[in-house]
Amino acid sequence: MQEQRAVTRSERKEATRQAILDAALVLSADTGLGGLSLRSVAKAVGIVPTAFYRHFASIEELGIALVDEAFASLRKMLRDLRRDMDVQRVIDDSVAILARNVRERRGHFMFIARERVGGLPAVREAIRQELALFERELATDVARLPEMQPWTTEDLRVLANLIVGAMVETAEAIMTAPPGRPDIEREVVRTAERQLRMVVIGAANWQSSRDD
Amino acid sequence: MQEQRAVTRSERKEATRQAILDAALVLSADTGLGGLSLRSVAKAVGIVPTAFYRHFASIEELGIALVDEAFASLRKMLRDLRRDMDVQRVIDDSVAILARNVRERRGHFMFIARERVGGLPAVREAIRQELALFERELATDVARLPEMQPWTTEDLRVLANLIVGAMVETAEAIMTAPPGRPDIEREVVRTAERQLRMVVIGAANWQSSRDD
DNA sequence: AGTTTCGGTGTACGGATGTTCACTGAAATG
DNA sequence: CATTTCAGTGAACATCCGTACACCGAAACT
Repeated sequence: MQEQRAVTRSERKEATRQAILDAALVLSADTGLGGLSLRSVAKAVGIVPTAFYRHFASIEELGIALVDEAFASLRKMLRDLRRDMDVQRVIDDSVAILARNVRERRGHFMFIARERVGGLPAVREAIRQELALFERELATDVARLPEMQPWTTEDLRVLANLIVGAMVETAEAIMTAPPGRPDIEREVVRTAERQLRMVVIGAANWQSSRDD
Repeated sequence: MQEQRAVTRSERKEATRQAILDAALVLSADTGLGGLSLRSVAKAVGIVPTAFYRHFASIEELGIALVDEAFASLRKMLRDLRRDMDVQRVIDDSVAILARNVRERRGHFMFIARERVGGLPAVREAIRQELALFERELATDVARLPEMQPWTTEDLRVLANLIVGAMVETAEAIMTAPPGRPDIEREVVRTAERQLRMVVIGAANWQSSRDD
């Protein structure tokens, strides 16, 4: 019965590396990355503590790997967002896409939100850089919309910063709600939609009032 | 020379209690409250570890006391903000007051921002409740402005939530900048002012567009 | 003046943690 | 087939942690 499965050594290594990342994501939800012990991760994965060092030199290095992994999925989200850049429906769609992604990758979002402000210094810095990059990408995407042509790059930067901030806050709000309560989440989503609408309308009017 | 100074026992107790709170605020900046050890606090204060229990039953209880202390100063800020509720200058003044308070009570703001998302569950919950209360107070204050009369209470809540969120984010941004750089802080303040202006103008227009 | 209260002391303990080191055995290499 | 590579093992260690316990001495109380 035993099909010949060619499990190479590097495949095995990658598998336990991923298992470490997954376990760390779950365990750090309770304690934060800083309060996460190398031994508890090893126990959860099913390896001996010292084997951890075959994959990461420290918990901090593990954290940076988790930042990379989390922002890889965030970038997928930005691709979805970029696809339907319709000015009429962009707000509702964006919030919906954000909500869906938070729901599906709750662990990653919780990790980023938590370590962004409270994490180990190196991890915190890595997140800030990724978030700043994310913000710049969003700004250039928005700049392509025809009605944004008169905007200065500085104003676009401010707007992108505001939108990313609102995203982070909305993600935090969704995360705060218990996982199995779609009604609460829907309320958060509705609030976020209204707020983003306030922001966009305000930006447009403030902009036009500056033109004259 | 030795003036008769009547240091009562309760005064002494209160003094070391305050010393514990101060030390905890400083030390938790590195590790977070969760990573703060009872022993390190005791050492910083100059008492023996077990003496800690004369004041707090646990680090968690210490954390909740710190939340109370931090929001006491936050409430003072709201009182300042309430004093000059002038519609023309409210945004610039609010941001200025926020910036000044963040500068003067940096430790408290850092503590709140950090533990709000990453802290021990009980501390996190205490912060959420205080922040929600703060938001409601702000909503009723804003509701008193004459031009806000047509607004529904629900819309006021959404607006207050947005403003508090922006405040938290701005405080985080100021904190992220190194303490001795007034130029960076001024840039953050300018960005925050523009963003709040976007929000308020947007809110007004969206509101009026709903009236008709 | 005698007694109680109570913040702070000092010792001691069991348990968890990060890291070291020498090792094993199977996959990879040649 | 002989050799090398390397993810994972297991014991040992020094260190830090929270907490229990008996104790002290001066302020507070009666």
